[in-house]
Amino acid sequence: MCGRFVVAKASSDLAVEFDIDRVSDTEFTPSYNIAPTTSVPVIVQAPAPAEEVDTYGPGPIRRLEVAKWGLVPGWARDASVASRAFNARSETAAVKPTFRAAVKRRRAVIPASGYYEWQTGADGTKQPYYVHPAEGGADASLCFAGLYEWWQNPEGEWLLSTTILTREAPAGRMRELHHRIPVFCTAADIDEWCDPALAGSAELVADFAERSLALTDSLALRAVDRRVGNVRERGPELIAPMADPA
DNA sequence: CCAGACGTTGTT
DNA sequence: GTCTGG
DNA sequence: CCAGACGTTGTT
DNA sequence: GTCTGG
Repeated sequence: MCGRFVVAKASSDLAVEFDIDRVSDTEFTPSYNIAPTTSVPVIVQAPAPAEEVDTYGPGPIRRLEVAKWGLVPGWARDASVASRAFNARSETAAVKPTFRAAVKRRRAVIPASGYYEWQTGADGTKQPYYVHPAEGGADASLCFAGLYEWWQNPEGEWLLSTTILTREAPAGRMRELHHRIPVFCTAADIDEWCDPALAGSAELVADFAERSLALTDSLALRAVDRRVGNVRERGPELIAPMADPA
């Protein structure tokens, strides 16, 4: 699954990597320990305002926004549902009340340097692992396929929120680590996944979940220090390979 | 009809 | 055990 | 996701 | 908002 992840780049670097047309005023600053309900960068595509078609062309423009990690559907009474909607099952998202409207019209991509999984040992201790693109990918980010929503609080303020899709892990290393994994897409797939003119369906989600498997093969993982469990730790040392016990 | 839920994970 | 905060 | 709290009263 | 349970 995906319940904690790393974005080592700031908004400006993500804007370059992902060919963003517009960056939100709210900056994202790098974090090596992003937890549910906190702020994450999210890539969305929306039609350009009519007066800006000359600048951007007739297609959708690509924006980098900062969102609360945990989807808050438009009809929610309060934003607390976010804490239980930071992942959406790709198998069912198209029909679940919380996610289906977003599947149709508000699909997004969350860029990430990597993410964490924990394995609980027989003695109950939790060993964290860092999952990331295998060497050779240089500086490239992963793309999590996700959804987003706008929600207005009683005071009329708008909140942007997002969730990451998951699927069953394929047999192999990743499944030994955990039975659920995020749905990934390639940078080249962002236009299609986030196309606001394309009505999302269960079939579209299933197609991307299937295509995601090709990317899973190119992941590497390593054990890291247990300090990552504490959300107040946010530095790059969290992804350092664990020192060998002498 | 109204009231209440709407979710994922893991674990047993 | 279960909820909240990050 | 994990870590940490989980309570009341009164006093400063 | 929309579905389910009563």
